[in-house]
Amino acid sequence: MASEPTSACCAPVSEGVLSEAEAADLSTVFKALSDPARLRLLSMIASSPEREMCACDLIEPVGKSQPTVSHHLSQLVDAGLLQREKRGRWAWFRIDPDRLAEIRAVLG
Amino acid sequence: MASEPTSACCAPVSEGVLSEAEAADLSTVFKALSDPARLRLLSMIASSPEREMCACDLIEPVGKSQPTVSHHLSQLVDAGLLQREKRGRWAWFRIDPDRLAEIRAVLG
DNA sequence: CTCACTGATCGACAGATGTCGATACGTGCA
DNA sequence: TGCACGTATCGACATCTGTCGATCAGTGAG
Repeated sequence: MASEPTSACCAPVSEGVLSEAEAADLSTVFKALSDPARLRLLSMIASSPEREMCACDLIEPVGKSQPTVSHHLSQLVDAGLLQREKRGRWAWFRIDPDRLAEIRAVLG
Repeated sequence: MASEPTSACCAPVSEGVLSEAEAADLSTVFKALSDPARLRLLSMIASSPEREMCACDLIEPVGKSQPTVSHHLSQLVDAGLLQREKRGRWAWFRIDPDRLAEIRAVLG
């Protein structure tokens, strides 16, 4: 896959009818949020003290295999909800608060 | 199908780790928002003057078959995002603003 | 350099999802 | 009562998605 981080997009749904392109764009973000495992990953990272976590500390709490967790994290990164940073041999993920705010705004 | 309207659910994702049950609950709402056709339906209704629309006026703009549109509308109703009201032989749908506010709050 | 370790990718598979045509169900007009 | 119309449901099908085990790629310690 490796799609683009999906543009900012859009005015609130109550402010005008979404075009097909806008709707397709937006749907990818909500698709990323539509899986329980991904929501739990997001909440773990968002509610951690530093707002960032190592992938190695996410596998066990989620209760899925390492490839599955890695896949979910990639989905969240592709949706622009998480940012990935490689530190040594570890991968760290942190929330993108602006992205979350954007999504909130769309539901306004 | 005909699942329950999915409870209110939850505190903001940054305020604590979602339980599996909470995550599963929340995911159903985002799943409803994860399809372009459903997002367009939602925006059409949300941005209409009366904030409600007849199903008969939604089929052509979406460009899908009548059964498909009916199916999508049911998904949105099941997720608690739309409310359905039968008037004569027409079905009217309106936004549930409180529900939208709830979802926004979860992303806070 | 070699090895252990972290994480991403691959291939496969079961189950979910979007879509449609056909059809059943209700409602109100004639 | 009968019929036309708006919706919901059904059955089928192609596609997408989550999941895992196996494997590949990169990193750093010894």
